[in-house]
This record gives sequence, C-alpha cells and structure tokens, in this order.
Amino acid sequence: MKKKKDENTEVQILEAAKTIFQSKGMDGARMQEIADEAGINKAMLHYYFRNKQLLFEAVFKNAFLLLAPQLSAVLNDNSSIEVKVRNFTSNYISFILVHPYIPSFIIQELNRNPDFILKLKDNPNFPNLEKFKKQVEEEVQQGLIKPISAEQLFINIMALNVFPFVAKPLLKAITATNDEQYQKLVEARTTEVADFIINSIKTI
Amino acid sequence: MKKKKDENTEVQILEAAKTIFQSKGMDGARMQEIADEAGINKAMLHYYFRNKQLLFEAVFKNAFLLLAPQLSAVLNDNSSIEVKVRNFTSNYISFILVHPYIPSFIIQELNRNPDFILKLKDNPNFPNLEKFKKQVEEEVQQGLIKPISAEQLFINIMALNVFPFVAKPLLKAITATNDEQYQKLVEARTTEVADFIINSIKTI
DNA sequence: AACTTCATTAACCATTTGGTTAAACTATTT
DNA sequence: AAATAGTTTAACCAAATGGTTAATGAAGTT
Repeated sequence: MKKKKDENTEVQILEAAKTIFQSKGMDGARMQEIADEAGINKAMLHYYFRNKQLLFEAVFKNAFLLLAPQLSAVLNDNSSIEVKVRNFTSNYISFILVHPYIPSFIIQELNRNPDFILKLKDNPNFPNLEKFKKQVEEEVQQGLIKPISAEQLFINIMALNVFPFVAKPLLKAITATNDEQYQKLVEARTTEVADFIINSIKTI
Repeated sequence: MKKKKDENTEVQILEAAKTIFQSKGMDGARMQEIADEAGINKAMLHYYFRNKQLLFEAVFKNAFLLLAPQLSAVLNDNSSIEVKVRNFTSNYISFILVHPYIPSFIIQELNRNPDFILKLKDNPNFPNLEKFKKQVEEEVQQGLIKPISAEQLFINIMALNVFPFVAKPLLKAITATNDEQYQKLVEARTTEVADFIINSIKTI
C-alpha cells in the first residue's frame, strides 16, 4: 500500500476513539487510552488526525450524522402527525438500542461547548422544522389536532423519547429498578409514549 | 479566628468550585482555576477538602440537595394528580431559572460515574415513588385518569420539564431560536406542559 | 509576653498528558 | 535492485496538573 493512508487503520482509530470519547467525554478521554483500545501506537493518532481536538470532532460528527436522520424523519415525511409520532417513537427507541451512548454524548458535549453546533448547522442533513411547522398548522386548522405550536410539539416528542436514555442513572435510582427492569420500562414506552402524545393532542 | 476553619473561606471555595465544576465538569475543571475563582491559594483547596474528588463530591451533593426537594414535591404532597402536575411544572421552571446548570450537571456526572448515585440513595430526602404510586393507582381506579403506571407518568413529567434545559443547545439550533426566543419558548411551557400532560391522562 | 494552634502562602514535586521526532519498516515505482 | 514515499514505532519533550511542604501570619490561651 502507498499513496493512500491505510483506511483500515483510520477506521480502527475512529472506532476506538468513539468508544473512549463516548464513555469518558472529550476531557476525560486520554489519547494513550484510545491508542491502546485501537491496538496501535499513540503517534498514529496524530499522524491520522493531527491532534485530540480534530479526532474528537471527527467522532462527534460521525455521531451526529447517525442521529440527525432520526430526527429529520419526524420532520420531513408526508404522513399525518399521528403516524409520524408513532413511527418516530418506535424508530427512535430501536435506534437507541443500537447506539445507546449517542444522545447523551451529543447533548453533553454541546453543553460543554455550545459553539460546536455551528459546525453542524450548515450540513444539509441538519434537522429543519419548516415543513413540520406547516403541517402542524394545517392539522390544527383542520381541527385534526388541538392548538399547539410545532416547536412545542417537537420539544415534547424529543423530550419524551430522548430523556429516559439521557437521564438513565437518575431515573433508574428514583424508580428503584435494576438494569433489566429499567430496560423493560423503556421498551414499553415504544407504544406508551406515542399514545401519550396522541392522547394529548388529538381532538375528540 | 481560631479553632474553627474559617467558614467564610470554605463557602468561598464551594461557591467557586460550583461555578467551575458546573460549567466544565469534573474532568474539565482545574484546581488552579477554582482557586483563582475563589481568589485564594491553591493549597487551600486541599487544606479544606483534601483532594479534587472530595471537593467535587461536596459540590455535587450540594447540587443534588437543591434538586431533590423539587422532585420530592411532586411525589409527596396530598393534592390531586392534576394539581400536582401543575404545581410541579410551574415550580420546576422557576427553580431552573435560578439554578440553570444543576440538572445538566447532575445528569452529566451521573452518566460519567453511575455508582455516584449510591452515595445519595441513603439520604432521607432522596425522591421516593411509593406514595405517588398509590395515588396514581387510586385515581386510575376511580376513573379520574386514564390507565398509566406511576413510573411512566413520572418519567413523562420529568422528561417534559427537564429535557428542554438539558438539551438546550441542540433544541435551540433545531428550533432556530436565539437565547431570548428560546427563553420565551421555555417560559411558555410553564402552562403548556401541564396542559399537555393533563390532556393526555384525564378522562373525558 | 510567650506559647499554642489554626489559616494561609510561595515554592516545590512527581506524574500525567498531548504532542514531536528520528529512525525503521513496507510497499510501490523505476 | 535501487530509489521513493507513505506508514508505524520507540523514545523523547515540554507543559500542565494534582498534590505536598516548610515557613509565615494571625488569633486566642496561659
């Protein structure tokens, strides 16, 4: 091999960096630990990504690129609000079961450095509320759902779906459940949350 | 002054540590920065709190002791579920306006170190669901609210109230609002969220 | 006033950590 | 096979960082 950096090594680094960064955060992660996880020399991290900040940004962007389509899904398809809510809830919970750390990771690191989001906003996949806004207004107009702003509805959908994963340790303690019980509680939400939202907004 | 550690200094340190830890987290915070913020020598931090971990735990406990009563409020008074939901939502949002960093801080650090909660669980003020459970069951039985488990209802209440603050940078970006607009959006939730919840669970 | 005790500081220390460098290695090109 | 160019490593480095220490200050006790 020549001329081209070994893509395999690069992927290995990203994979290891993802593991370490997502469990320890930018500040808690150590370059040596990432190198060990990847099974390579620490200098390689710098050879491929120059420094810790750039490596972190690569991991962060990858994570966001996985999450963004999940959010956009609620916003940009053509089904009714009710169907959207049901699909989103069920899709999101499956998604999390595969990528459990992503939402906490993104929210945590955005709190640490809010300017970070500016680098993502340009991205064409960045979730956009426009279409959803029109749809909510229309359904309200038509009397299909009770008056609510698209922003508030969106926040509610996100909150009910994402929060149980982000606040897992706290909620586990308060509900006095073990891992298995909490997992069941969360899985039950696949339908519970959708029903809860729809109950609230649908007209009688 | 003698015999007693200068309480003023101790308070100054805790105040400074709170500021730094809550904005940078345990890993991102620097002892020197805390000392500077408190306007004292770095050695004082160790004199009063021995090491970084213990200083952090003091700050964390203080934060949790502020938050816990807010949560217990929903669970332990005697009003109806509907009144409780309204009171909690309105109280919680006022609370956050005074202590904006607390919930993110707690959730973030619990994710970093889930065992941390064990140190809090013993505390008599730790939120307990027992009473709330009975109440929900009763109101369901009486047909006052639709069937829902106390755990799910509690998670929903928490999610709808806490999430907008924890995920502020992300939600600000997606809703394309500036600080002022987002603040308004959140303040509107004082009543919006309560209505949303009650709409969903009340029987017709 | 001498003594004792806690509070505070400046200087110091060992370790950790992100990052660098020069050399070795590997594969491709000529 | 010699030259070339990218890849990988071990060793190294300077700065940052949590923590310590020995000396000084200040206040109460005798």
